[in-house]
Amino acid sequence: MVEDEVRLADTVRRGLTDAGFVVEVVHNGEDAVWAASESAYDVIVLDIMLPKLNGYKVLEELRRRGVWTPVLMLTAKDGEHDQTDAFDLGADDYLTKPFSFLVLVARLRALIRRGGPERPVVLMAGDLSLDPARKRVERAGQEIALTPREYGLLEFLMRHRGDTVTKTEILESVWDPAFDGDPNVVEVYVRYLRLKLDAPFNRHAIETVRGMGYRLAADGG
Amino acid sequence: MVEDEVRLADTVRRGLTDAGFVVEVVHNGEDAVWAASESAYDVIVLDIMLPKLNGYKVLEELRRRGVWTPVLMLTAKDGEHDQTDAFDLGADDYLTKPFSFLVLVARLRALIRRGGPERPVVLMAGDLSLDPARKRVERAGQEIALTPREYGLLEFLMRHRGDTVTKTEILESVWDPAFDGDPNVVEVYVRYLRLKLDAPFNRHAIETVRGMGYRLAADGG
DNA sequence: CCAAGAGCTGAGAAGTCGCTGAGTCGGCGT
DNA sequence: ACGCCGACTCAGCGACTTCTCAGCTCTTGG
Repeated sequence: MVEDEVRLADTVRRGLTDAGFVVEVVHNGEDAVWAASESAYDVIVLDIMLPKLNGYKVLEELRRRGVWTPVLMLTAKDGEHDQTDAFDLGADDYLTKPFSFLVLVARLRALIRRGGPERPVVLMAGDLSLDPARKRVERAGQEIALTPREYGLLEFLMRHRGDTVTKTEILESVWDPAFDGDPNVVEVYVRYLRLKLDAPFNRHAIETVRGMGYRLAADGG
Repeated sequence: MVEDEVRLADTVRRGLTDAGFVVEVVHNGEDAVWAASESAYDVIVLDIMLPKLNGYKVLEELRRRGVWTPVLMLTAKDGEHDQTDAFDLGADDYLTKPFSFLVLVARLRALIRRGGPERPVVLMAGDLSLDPARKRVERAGQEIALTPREYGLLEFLMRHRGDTVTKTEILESVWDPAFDGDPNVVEVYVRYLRLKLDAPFNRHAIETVRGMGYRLAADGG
């Protein structure tokens, strides 16, 4: 459960525990992403208004990382618009504050029973495909073995296919926001990917945009 | 939030905090650019009248650095012209002082909800287009490869399309505010752009305004 | 019609960027 | 303990960018 209002968090936690759930609470978006990535929960209760990273962003980031735990969003607003937004981002259910406690429990049970949502779409770029759930990469129907770093870089590039991404953006997303080493690593890993993905197929999916960064051709090169 | 009037800044901060936002305040343009580049905010409230670097420049600089956090501009003026200016530079919303506090909160919520996926508008001038996010330039549907400097210059001209901009302004914005070399570079780079953008298409998007500077034709020449 | 100033141009020097091959380091399985 | 593999660092080279410079052309005002 992700909820920054301490009193509400506490009430709900006690109630859910009484109802037989094992509950863990974090109070901001960053911790939420971290916790949900590290442990396998049955379901996540996510407030929209959060410090550091709002609920929408948390959800987006989790899905981006391949975390498909069901999510129930909590919000203080009740416009029709907000609801569809939450669903668009991959939320599995939605409750407006103030909410009935019994309704919350019922919805959570339903989510857990239903199990996880469908798999994310496989990312495609021409004859290149990457399946975030299986962590598999194929080109022209042939599987390509990648190391974790190579995979992380390729996933990032494919999620931004068609865009020019800077080395800094890559370092912050694929490496660490606080990465402090030689930025040349990016070039090195681009090379590794090219050797595995492009060279054997006589293609060049990863273009260099000199002085700016790299771009994965939307059509796979 | 970027606001130099201490009393106003304080009032708004308190109000936003009560409304559930986590607020950080800086008082001048330089600090604004630094803070916004370093941290990932949900939304930026930006006053136009600021010490050191005015709101327009801050916005321009942020976009130039690839920071696409939604920005709501505050201004004391209310001419129609100012509003379109703000939008041209990539502001996402706009409020005139004095403003209703509830309106501010509502707009901020809307901006946050709209969130990340929103792309900046593609800049257009006739059949010329520049996409700041993808760092791509096209003319008549054909992609044009530019070096970073050429790209920077073209982006600047397109953000001021229709206006005459002086060489000094160009040097300060595209090069460095403290640039100290031969101002002839501008002419040289204008030439490069003309060779890539105009000559192959028999057009002349970039006009020379003798004794004043340059102007990018709003209709692309 | 001429002179002066503003802008244009081609060439080239200096600097920067990205690519690459080799090599170090640390963790992990055997 | 050993060897392997993945992650990363490093240095040099080749290519491209950036900027300067000097001569040229065009415009304008007298």
